[in-house]
Parts: sequence; C-alpha cells; structure tokens
Amino acid sequence: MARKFDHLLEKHNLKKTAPRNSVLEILSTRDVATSQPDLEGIIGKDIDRVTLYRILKTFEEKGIIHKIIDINGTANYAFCHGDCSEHHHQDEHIHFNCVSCQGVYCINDVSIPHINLPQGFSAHAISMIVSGVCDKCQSSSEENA
Amino acid sequence: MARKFDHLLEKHNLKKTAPRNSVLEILSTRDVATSQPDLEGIIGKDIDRVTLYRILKTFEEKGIIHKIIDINGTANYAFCHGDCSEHHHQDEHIHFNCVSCQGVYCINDVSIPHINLPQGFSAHAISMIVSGVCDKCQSSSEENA
DNA sequence: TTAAGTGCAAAATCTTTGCAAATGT
DNA sequence: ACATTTGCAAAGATTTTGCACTTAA
Repeated sequence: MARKFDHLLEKHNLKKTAPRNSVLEILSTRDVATSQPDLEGIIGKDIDRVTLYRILKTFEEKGIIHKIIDINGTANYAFCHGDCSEHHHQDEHIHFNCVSCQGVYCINDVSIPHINLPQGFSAHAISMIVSGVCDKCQSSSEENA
Repeated sequence: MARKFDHLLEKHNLKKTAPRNSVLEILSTRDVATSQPDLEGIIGKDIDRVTLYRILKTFEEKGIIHKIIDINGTANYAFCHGDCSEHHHQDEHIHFNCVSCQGVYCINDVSIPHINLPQGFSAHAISMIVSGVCDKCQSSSEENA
C-alpha cells in the first residue's frame, strides 16, 4: 500500500508504518512548527503517546524533522528545509514565537548573522528565537480596538 | 540579622528569608547560568523543591534574575545585568550553551544584531543561543588528543 | 521468519496546587 | 497581629522504560 511518504521513510531506512505516515502527513500540512502537545491533540488516540515520542525522536535523529525549543521550553517540530542529514542539522534560520497564539514560525528569508565568540569557544549550531506578536494576532487585536 | 542580599530583596518588596538569601548566594558565586536541576543539587534538602520553584518564579517576575531556556529546553537562571525591572527584561545578549558540560554562558560583549521581520510581525524579545564547545571543554579535549 | 515498530502498563520525573505552620515586618 | 513565605502532601503533567504483541520486509 503505497503512501505519500514512503520514499522519505525508505530513504532513511525506516519502515513505512501507519503512525509514521500520519505524523508526516500532519506536519506537512502545517506551515508553522507544531508543538508536541498540539500534535497529541490532533492525533488523538489514533497513535499512542509513547509511540509519538519515539517517532519524533527517530525523525529528529534521522534529520527528517527538526526540533525547536520555544520560549516556554516546549518542543516544536517542523520539517527540515535544505540539507539536513543524520549528522548535521542545517537549521540556521530564525524562528518567531508568538506570545499570543504560541505559534512558531520559520523566518526563512532572514538569515542569522555571523557571531564572533570569545577565544576558545567554537559554535556548532545557533538557535535564534524572536518572540512577539505574529501578523494574525496583530490584526485580530486591532479589530477589537 | 543582616544578610548579604537584604538590600536587593528590600528593593523589590520581598521579605528577607533564609531560602531566598541562599538562592541569591549560590547564583552570585557562579559566572554561568545555573540550571534548575543543578540548583536543586547544590541546595540539597535545605530548601524544599516547591519553595525553590516559587522563589525562582518570584525573582524572575521581579527582574532580579532571568531565565534562559537552553537547547534541551531546561530552565537556567542567572542574575540580570543592566536594567531589568518588573515589567521589562533587558536581556538581549547572546547565550552560549556548551554541548559537553551543559554550561550556559552569557556572552555580554557581543550584542544581538537587529533583525528585520516580515510585515505584521512585531518583536518583544529575542533569545539567541549558540551551542558548541566552551573554552574549558575545548582545552580538556585537546589534552586527551 | 525476524527484526523493527507499536501499544499498554507502570515507573520515574517534573511542575503545580492547597493548606497549615512558621517567619518577617 | 498580619500578611507573606515556607514545607509538606497530594494531584497533575510530562517523559522514560520494559515487555509482549503486531507488522513490514
């Protein structure tokens, strides 16, 4: 039974199971990163909570999705753009975390500036999260004004 | 019984209690941010875990300390530099999170560059965490090479 | 067939809440 | 004396672990 993400899973030596397909299906429909609690809510009882944990962990390790820790310390997941692989996440873009709707957006068009670190420090990855109000929440608050 | 941080607590209309003094004492001896688990370890059973939660929450609200969520989603705490107040955290500097020792450093001498967000988005705060290897872990790994 | 993946139950953590006792002012 | 803060107990939430059952290859 061919499913939408068979190729992706195959590529990473993962078995093509229904739960994995569902998770990929959900993430693919969303343009923003999705928090673990939200994922649980969407999936409901179709997938066991433990299975979800394991799927997300596996996908992250394989470089299929990446994890974004938001300003509350909650994990959010989104598809990797560009060249993520098992050993390197190419994820050096900015994320925007709305304080109102909690949404996490990938701001792809603004790249992270280069940073000069003190002697002896070497950087592997950079996480930059801008928190504030997103466009949707901005306009809905104007309506009520 | 005058204690080291009486003035600081007074300034924020907080009672000068032993647990609060201990927390401030610990944080003041450390040049890096301290994770909640580490704090618990240092404090041991002198302070109830719940009390620690509440103290940290209060201090953060008052602008005495600030919370840094590290790359693992764990809360780390450090004294506020500059002008933090109850209503605004002036905390726009870079943090460095060592993947080896887990230490969180405040990189004060490098300021966060200005970011242009898409239309409709407004920024309130910025969190920038560089992860990699700190100077101490760097040199200790060289010794073993 | 068999190794990988899932689901359930249960343990281990982490965080919050309620309330009585203790403490600072 | 009074409001705040603490400590304990208990509830709630999150995350991990173990193991038997199921499924893809």
